[in-house]
Amino acid sequence: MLIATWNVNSLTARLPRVVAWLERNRPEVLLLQETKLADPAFPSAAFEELGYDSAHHGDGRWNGVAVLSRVGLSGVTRGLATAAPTGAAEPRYLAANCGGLRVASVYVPNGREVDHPFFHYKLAWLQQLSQFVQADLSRGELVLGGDFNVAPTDQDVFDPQAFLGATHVTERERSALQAVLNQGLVDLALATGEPAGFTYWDYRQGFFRRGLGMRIDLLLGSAGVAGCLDRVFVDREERSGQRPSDHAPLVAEVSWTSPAGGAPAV
DNA sequence: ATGGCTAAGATGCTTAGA
Repeated sequence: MLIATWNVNSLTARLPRVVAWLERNRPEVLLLQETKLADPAFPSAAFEELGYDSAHHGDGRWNGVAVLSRVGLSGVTRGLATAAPTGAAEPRYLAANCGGLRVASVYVPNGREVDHPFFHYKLAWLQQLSQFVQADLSRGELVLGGDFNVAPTDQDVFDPQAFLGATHVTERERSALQAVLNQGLVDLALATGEPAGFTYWDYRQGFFRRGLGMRIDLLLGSAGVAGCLDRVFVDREERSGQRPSDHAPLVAEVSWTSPAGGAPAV
């Protein structure tokens, strides 16, 4: 079973690449972030033609998350409720039951600047995510995937010196991410003995060509998922060529089979 | 690396990303 996560930085701009990628790789589950679409504009018919059920949570110009699945899709939850500094909640979380697993597509707030109101929103959002994870884990196996906007360690940025004073690398953000993991999740990209590497490279100044990236997109799996993990890789080819996203897909292959008796995990 | 990129709304600019 292939489970992938991809921040597409506008699904409208990236739809041809996403469709081609699905045709080539045929993942069972694809988690998308930054669709930048309102729900009525989500191209569910294009995915249905490829054999994928889908669910989307978006409200327009910013954010937007989706789950695509060709192993069933039910029990959709949209969230989280944490209010942004604007006063409104944002569409950054969508969970569903797919193939006997609970899966969730997450797009953690950026934070903008350390101690900016959006930085505190980011920390509060991660704290609420921990609660959602705790609830989901009590009901079955879980894969949480997405753009976490946190580099878990200094090894996850191209040069720690370049990030002094910046968001994504602070102790507070890393602790908030660790609290999510501490609910009982494993960082799958690190679990195979061959770390998967960077997932994001800035568009500017040839960062991708120069290897100047960050590992901020993660797939986090519960123990039962981590126990049947075969491999994890970043599809860096998707960061090159015409009109790429600034993120590449992160893909996990697991030897997962639904629980005996066909009972849903959640 | 203090932003020489991209996307999108309604635009000859702003906001946002990280």
